Amino acid sequence: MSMKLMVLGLLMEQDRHPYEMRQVIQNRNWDHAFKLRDGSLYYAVDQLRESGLIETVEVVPVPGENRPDKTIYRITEAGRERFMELFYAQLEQPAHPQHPMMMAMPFLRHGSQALIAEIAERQLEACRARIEKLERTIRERGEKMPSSTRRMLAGMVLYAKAEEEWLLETVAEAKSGRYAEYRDEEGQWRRKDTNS
Amino acid sequence: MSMKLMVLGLLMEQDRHPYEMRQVIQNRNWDHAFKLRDGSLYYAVDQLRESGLIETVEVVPVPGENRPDKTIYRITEAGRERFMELFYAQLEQPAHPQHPMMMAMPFLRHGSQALIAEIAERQLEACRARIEKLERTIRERGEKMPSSTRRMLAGMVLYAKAEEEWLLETVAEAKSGRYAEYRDEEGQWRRKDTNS
DNA sequence: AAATGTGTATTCAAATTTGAGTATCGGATT
DNA sequence: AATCCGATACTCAAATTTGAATACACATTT
Repeated sequence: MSMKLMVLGLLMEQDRHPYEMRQVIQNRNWDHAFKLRDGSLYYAVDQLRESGLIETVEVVPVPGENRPDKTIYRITEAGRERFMELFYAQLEQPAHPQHPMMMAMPFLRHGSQALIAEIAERQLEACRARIEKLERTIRERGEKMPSSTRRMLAGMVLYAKAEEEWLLETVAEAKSGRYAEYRDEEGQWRRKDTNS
Repeated sequence: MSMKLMVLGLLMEQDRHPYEMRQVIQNRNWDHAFKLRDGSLYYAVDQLRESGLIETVEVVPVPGENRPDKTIYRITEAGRERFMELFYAQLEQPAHPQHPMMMAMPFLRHGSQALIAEIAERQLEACRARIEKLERTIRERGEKMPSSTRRMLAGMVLYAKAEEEWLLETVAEAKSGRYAEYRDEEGQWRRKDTNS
C-alpha cells in the first residue's frame, strides 16, 4: 500500500521502469525507512496499471535472447489524484516505528547471555555503519536534495543515534548477565547466576 | 513470523487462549514495537497447532448461545525448540525500525503546507501521549518486570523521544513553508512562496 | 580458461497481513 | 426501558509481502 505511494511519487517526477525505481530508492537512501522488496514493487506497479493510475509508455528491448524487456511507465491524471490521497493517508500513519528485533527482547531470559551479547554487538556495528552511510549521504549530496528529503534523512540519523545509545546499554547489560532471571515463589524476578 | 515467536514466548510462561495473549501483549505495552492484529495472531496460533508446536489443552465454553468458546493452548517440546530458533533469528533482525509515516516525507513538496503542519502536530501529540504512557508503565510496574522487558520499554521511550524532537522540528519547518519547493532550470531546489 | 560474483529485469507460488464482519454480554447513558 | 458502547472471542476473504527462481551480460578472481 505504501509501496503504491512510492511508485506514484517517483512517477510524479518522471517516467521510469520498475527496476529504475528500485535504484532510485536505494540511491537516495529512502530504503532505510521501509522494506524494499522486488516482489512488492512489481506487485504495486501491476496493480496501479490495472487500475489505470499508471500506463505503459514504452517497452525497451534489452540485449540477450531470453531476457525480459524494460517496461517504462507514466503516471496518469487519475494517478496524480490518487497520489494525493495516498500521500495524506500515509502522513497520518503512525510516526512511530516497528522494531523487528525489539519483539525478541521480552524473551531474553530464555537465551544464552553470551550469544545475546554477541548479537547485540553485531547490531551495534550495523547501526554505526548505517549512521555513517546516512551522514555521508547528507554531507555529500544534502545540498542538492529538496528540504523534505533532507528532513527525512535527518530523522533517520536521529533515530539511528537513539538506537546506538540503546544498543550500547543493551550490550553492557547482556554481558553482565542481567537478563538471566527467573521468577521466585513470590513472583519476584531474581538473577540466576550470582557468580559474577 | 515474528507473531509466532510472540505466541510461543507467551506460552513458555503459561497456557493461554489467543484472546488472552492479545490482552497480555497490550497490558505490557509490547504492542508499541509491532502491529498487533487479531488476524495475524489467530493465524499464527493455527499454524503452530498444525505444525504440532502447540496443542489444545482445554475448550472452555463461554456463556451465551452462538458464542465461540475459549480454546486454551500449551506449548509442546518441539515448540520450545522452535521458540529458541525463532528467538535468535528475531534478535538478528534489523534493530532499525520501519517508519510508515516516513515514506511520505520525500513527497512533502506536492502537498498543502498548512495541512502537512497540522498532521505533523497531531503526530506530535500522539507521540507525547505514547511517551507518557510508556513512562507511566515503567514508573508504576517497572519494578515487577524482568530486566529485559524494562530494557525494551526503555528503548521505546528513547526512540519516542527522538521522534518527538524530530516532529517538533518538522512542524516548525512545515509552518515556515520550507517544503514547498520546485526544481529550477539548473536542477536546484527553490522555495515556491517567498512571501513569508 | 574456468569459476565466481554482481548487476539487470522480472515472475511466481506460498506465506502472511489486513480489514471487516459476527454475535453476545454487561454496564452506563439518555 | 431502550439504546449505545466497549469488551469478549473469534472467522474469513481479499490484499499484500516474502523469498526464491530465471536468465543473461559483464567483470573479477583463481
